Amino acid sequence: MNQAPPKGINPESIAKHFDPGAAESRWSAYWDAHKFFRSTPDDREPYTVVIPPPNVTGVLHMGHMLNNSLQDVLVRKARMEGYNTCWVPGTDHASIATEAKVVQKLRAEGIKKSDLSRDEFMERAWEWTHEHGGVILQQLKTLGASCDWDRTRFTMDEALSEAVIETFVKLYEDGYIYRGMRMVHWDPVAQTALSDEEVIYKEQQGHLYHVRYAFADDPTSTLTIATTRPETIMADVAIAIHPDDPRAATWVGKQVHVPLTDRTIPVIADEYVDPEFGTGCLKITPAHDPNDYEIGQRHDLPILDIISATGHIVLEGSPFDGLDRFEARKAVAAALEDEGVLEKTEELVNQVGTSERTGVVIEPRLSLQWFCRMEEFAKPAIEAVKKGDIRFHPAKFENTYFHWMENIRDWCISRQLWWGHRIPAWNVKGDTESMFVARTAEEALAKAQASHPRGGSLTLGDLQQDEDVLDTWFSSWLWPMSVFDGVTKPDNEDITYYYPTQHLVTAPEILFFWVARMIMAGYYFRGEAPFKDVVLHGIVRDKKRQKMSKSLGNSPDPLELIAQFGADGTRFGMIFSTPSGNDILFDEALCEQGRNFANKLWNAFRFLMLKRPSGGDGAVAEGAVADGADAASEISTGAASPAIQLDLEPISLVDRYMLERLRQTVKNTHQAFQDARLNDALHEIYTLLWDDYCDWYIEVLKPADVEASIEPAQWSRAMGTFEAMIRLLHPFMPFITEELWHTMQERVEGESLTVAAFPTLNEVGEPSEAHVIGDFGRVQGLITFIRNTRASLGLSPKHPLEVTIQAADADSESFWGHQKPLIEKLGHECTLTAAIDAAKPDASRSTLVGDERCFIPLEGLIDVDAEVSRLQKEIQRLEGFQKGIQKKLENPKFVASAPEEVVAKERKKLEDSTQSLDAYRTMLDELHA
RNA sequence: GGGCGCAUAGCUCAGUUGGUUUAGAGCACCUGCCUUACAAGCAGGGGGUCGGGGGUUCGAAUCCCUCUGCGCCCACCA
Repeated sequence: MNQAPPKGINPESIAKHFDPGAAESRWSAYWDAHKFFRSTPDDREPYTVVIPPPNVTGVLHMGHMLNNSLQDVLVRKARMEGYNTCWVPGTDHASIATEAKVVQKLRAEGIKKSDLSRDEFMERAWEWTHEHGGVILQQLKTLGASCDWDRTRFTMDEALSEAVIETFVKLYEDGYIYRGMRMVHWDPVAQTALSDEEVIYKEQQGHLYHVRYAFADDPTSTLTIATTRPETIMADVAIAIHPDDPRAATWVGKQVHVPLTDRTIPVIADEYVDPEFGTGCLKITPAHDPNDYEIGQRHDLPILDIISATGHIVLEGSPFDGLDRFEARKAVAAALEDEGVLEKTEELVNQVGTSERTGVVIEPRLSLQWFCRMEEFAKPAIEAVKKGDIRFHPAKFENTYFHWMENIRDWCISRQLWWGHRIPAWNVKGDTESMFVARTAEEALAKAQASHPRGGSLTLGDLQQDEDVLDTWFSSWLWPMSVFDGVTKPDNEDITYYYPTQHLVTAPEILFFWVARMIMAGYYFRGEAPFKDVVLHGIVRDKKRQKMSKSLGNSPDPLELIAQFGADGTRFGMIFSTPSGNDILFDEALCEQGRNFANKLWNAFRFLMLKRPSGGDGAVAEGAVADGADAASEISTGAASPAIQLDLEPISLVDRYMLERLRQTVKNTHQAFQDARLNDALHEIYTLLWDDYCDWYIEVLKPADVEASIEPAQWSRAMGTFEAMIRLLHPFMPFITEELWHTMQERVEGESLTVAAFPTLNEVGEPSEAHVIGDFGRVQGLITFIRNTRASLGLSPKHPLEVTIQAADADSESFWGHQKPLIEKLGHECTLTAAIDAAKPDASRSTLVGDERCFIPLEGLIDVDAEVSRLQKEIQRLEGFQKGIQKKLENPKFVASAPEEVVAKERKKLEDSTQSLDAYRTMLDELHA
């Protein structure tokens, strides 16, 4: 069992800097040992998140860091709020990506994929998966991800594969899945069809070849077409021209001779042709271009296929036979040149589709593929977002979503790969037209025996399973259900308890691949959305806005970042600078800021521990904060210390200020979480801790006597506030907060901040004392003036000063009277006199604090001219300001049409500024005098 | 080509239904400090008129139009 740090820690032994390494491994082990992240259904309300499964053989990159940091924050907060929190981790088999890696590895061993049988290949792939699989999940633990590791799933686990098969069969039986000849995006290297989403269009410098075709009836007259792909000329079946093209009248219906062949083809009219582009004549090759294919269908043209699956020309007897498509392009162009039919070659920049995985140019190819009809699924999925059952953060992505969903196309789900879920369809050998979709071969056999002409004589040996596997996303779209076995056992305890999940955190890149499809699957199979909130974060880029990638080598190693700045510091860096939905421009300096913040926290704590009073029970009588502690108290190991308690009814100004700020922060933090603005939430807490707590509160708490500890009740309050802030921060920086929480007082084995209560307004109370912020603001204003006076005159921070305030009234006089000790402490070596009739000292620097005049005599130190111009500048500013207001108020239309309160506000502004102006003018006069 | 969105300090971003003293934060920058936790720190300071133009309005960074620049999504022209 892993132990919390030693009890009764000696404050003197607390290091000056926080050491993340040791703390992180200690607390990871502690959390693991106590199974704080384990979830099983119970009476509590569930809070569920499913991880976007990373590729099984992938390694952690910055995108994962961001994605999982955000999820962990949401999950940890929910856990602290008492939900039965379940974050399901897992990995994706990533069919194309993984198969490509395996093929690559085999190649390195001198083995071609084609040398292996399917079974042999699968064996190698599984070996690879077991060897590299799940490394990424281990890396996520380093980051602090609080997943229920016992629930780790893999999309090719037996149960999840079963879900995929079940889904396919059901969709086939319901009439959504069909097989058809389609023009698909073909990857000649991976030798598989790709979905639209897997094609990336890149701008490329190409050529537009102008080629003359001679008319069959009169070889002396020709027409000229323009093409970027001369190698497909041999597959031409027609020439198309726009029906409104003046040439159409004479040409349409005629035959032209196809260069380099002995074939003639017709000239046809089709509106698809753009008369403005190229020559206005388009050669039609239905086998090698999607648009040509459609035109071919419309005009009932034949299909000539001359390019193989590997991208080579197949044309027996032709000199081009066997050439690669790009070699063929050059060869054909040269041949056309020789024939004298190549009129000219133009430079042309065009968009070329490339494979997301292999990067090669896509070849449009006709092939038999499996498709899934999507239109009907889209309807409830659109509705869900429109009604707000599913919310996108930020909401701007809803537009993109609607646009795609309203124009959804059928999904090509088959892939010509081996690594993945094999399509559960069998045909009778020798009869490729037959097709039996079933869960198992046996079931398929039964179906075949029932309906195939060969009937009962068929055996398993007569059946042959479809060679293709399913698109990876065909398993991913079931993920929120399949991780709970909700597809195969729709009524099991887990799925009914955990589904629907809460937040889905992912990148907008896969909004269509994954998010939209999960929504559709969710409604189709369970009639319910798979999640309620979709949090979309940006891409991690470098400072030059380039996407971080292995190939660019601009991505830091996440594990090294963690080693250098700590998991907490790294998480902070990622989250703090991620405006929701925008890309993050990553810089190590961000993690450094995180580490610094962790250290700041550590030292605030160290201060409190060094100043911890010995003994006491926290019930010591109230004392003025600034009075300091009485005797130098001893800090001894194991001594009883005051209770750590959040005081909700503090007396002193600074304590009330701190409490009010805590309340505001709790409120704002909850609001930010509502809107999934995690960076804002962290910002709030950061400011509270650093600015309010460290820079002001702790400064006030410092006992006058250097050796003294803090008065027990005060210490109790201070630590109580600190503890509440640590709880607020824990979801963001889990390790250091857990470390502090255990060190501040004795905790029982098994206690953990991970399951402590996240602060709520119910606990700390609504912000209710705005005036306290204002009052403390006056103190801050005065202190700043004192510091500024010294700094601007180059005086030592301890140069003695006498500060005089001409109090506006008796209340104010009494206010400053109360705050005198505070001012004199924070002001260092200064004395404060505040009275209604306070006399103005000679040769002094002056300012307004609120609306009261304040003086600091600086005989011989100030430059009167500089003071004069300082005051004049301020007077000018105020005059300009007043001018604007007066202009408004003198405008009858403004007074007439603006709401009364706005006018009143302007009048008040004028009044206040007049007062200030008068005060400054008086100060200026006095300076001259 | 169609759609969506963005242009606010050197950088990254806030700025809620147009009206809290002529715009805020973090980082960076400049100056001075090893001051009873923290130099991974403390204190102080400079810096923008809200991309350009026009309009609506008593009043616009905030609404409308337009121009310019940028980003994203979809479709993809041979």
